[in-house]
Amino acid sequence: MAAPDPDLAARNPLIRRLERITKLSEDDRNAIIDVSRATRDVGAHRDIISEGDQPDNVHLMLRGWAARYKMLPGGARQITAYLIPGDFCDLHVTILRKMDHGITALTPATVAYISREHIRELTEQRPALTRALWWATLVNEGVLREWIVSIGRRDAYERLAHLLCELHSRMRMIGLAVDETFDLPLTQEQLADTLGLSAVHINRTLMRLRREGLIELGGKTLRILNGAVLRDAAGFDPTYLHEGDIRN
Amino acid sequence: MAAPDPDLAARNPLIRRLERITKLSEDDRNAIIDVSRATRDVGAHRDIISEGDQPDNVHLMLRGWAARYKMLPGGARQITAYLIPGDFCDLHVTILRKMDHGITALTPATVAYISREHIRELTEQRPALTRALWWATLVNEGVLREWIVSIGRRDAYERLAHLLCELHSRMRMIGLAVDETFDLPLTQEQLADTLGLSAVHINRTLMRLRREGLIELGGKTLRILNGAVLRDAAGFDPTYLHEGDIRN
DNA sequence: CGACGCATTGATTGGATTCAACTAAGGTGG
DNA sequence: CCACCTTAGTTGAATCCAATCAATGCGTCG
Repeated sequence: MAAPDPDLAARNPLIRRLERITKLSEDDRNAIIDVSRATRDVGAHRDIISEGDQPDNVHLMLRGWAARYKMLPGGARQITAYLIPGDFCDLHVTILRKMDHGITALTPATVAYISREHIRELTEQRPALTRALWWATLVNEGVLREWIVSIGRRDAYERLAHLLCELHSRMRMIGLAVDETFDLPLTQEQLADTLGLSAVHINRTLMRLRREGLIELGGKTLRILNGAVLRDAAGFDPTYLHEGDIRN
Repeated sequence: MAAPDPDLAARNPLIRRLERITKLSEDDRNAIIDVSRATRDVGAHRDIISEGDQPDNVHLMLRGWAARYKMLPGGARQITAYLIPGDFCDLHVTILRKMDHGITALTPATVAYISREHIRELTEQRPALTRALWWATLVNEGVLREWIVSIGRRDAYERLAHLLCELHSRMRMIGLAVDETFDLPLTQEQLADTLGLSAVHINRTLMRLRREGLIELGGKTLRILNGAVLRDAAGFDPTYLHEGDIRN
């Protein structure tokens, strides 16, 4: 735990993600590692942060899956984002006081917690890093827009196919998808609350994708059998993920 | 056009908006006015920026309405944001190369265009202003999330009511809503492409809101007759707009 | 092993779409 | 200045995609 460990950098999902799109200095990498030191484990189905909280720390996903969600008066739930390793849960609490939604762990997860002051230091002293974090924020915005397009104008089949394509791309970006296979620890109910559908209909649509030989899903693992057809069915154009698309 | 004109500041929608949530120095205000000097008029139904563009300038809405939209292969359209005076159209082009969506003027509009370099200068030299702009970005993200919730889990009636509440709040924030009345220059087709519905169904739902005495809409002007009931029907909780909710 | 969460499948219902016709309003050119 | 044409709004009827209700299978965990 003393000398700078190159493995530590390779294992950090945020570093992995940012280095795909920009060059980080040794110092930047170390700053990220430093900041990822204080961690907290969260069990599945537990909130990482709840709506209304006014947290003093920003949380960075290191392991596991989480979801941003909002509850409606009638009891309905809408998931508005999936958080995977390398994603910040709540960068906005550095500026906005109150959480206007909750974040819950979908699997056992590990998060780093970073004080607001620490984040502020970072953004003031490391312009390259700040720029990279800003890139990540903007990509997130693009994902939100694409979800609106999906829920608003694609039917159930296209929606589901599109989401699977997106998650595959994102998992690849952090090195968590080998070939066409990756961990997908979501229940059909969670998928339903993401795509604005019922769990029953997710089931039927999933069955159809299987029947057509496009995917294989079981034991929380997804394998894409025919990516070309899947992307085509979804109308998936990965431009909005801006992989490697940063301006310097 | 020589001496610093206090009216110029009062008339700038971005200044009006930011001063609701934070204090700007005289210098900050002047910087915004400076930057709003080079303007361009855009006719209704014309693109301000198109998908795939790699613009060198960032655009700031000064007058009129615009919409962020995405087209689908089948010809369907989804609007992902409304831009009103004080909103930036494309802050992301400072970091991301390519526009992954288009922006079109819904009414005759005036936009200021600001070079990327200029924006970068601004963000490097004016921390308070940068913070305020960041606040605006984060609020936008909150709006996107709320739209996902609407389209995903609210029915047509709630959706429409919610959108009207939101637009009312936003118009109030820039001083463009007096009491319960404001300009709403949207066609029913545009509302449909926003809420993921058909124009016909928007019409029926609008009729119902009228019949129930909640709104009065005609001649591109909306008047909210019964805000309490409308908000209740929508499940509208304005927290996500973070009015005045900045941390210092 | 009983209980509970998750997945699967059938039957029925319903909110929203589509198609279609018609009206009202606005803009343009002869 | 009005005939014409286009765009936006309104309304009815038929249809459909997805929701709801309901029942069953299956695995796993306390």
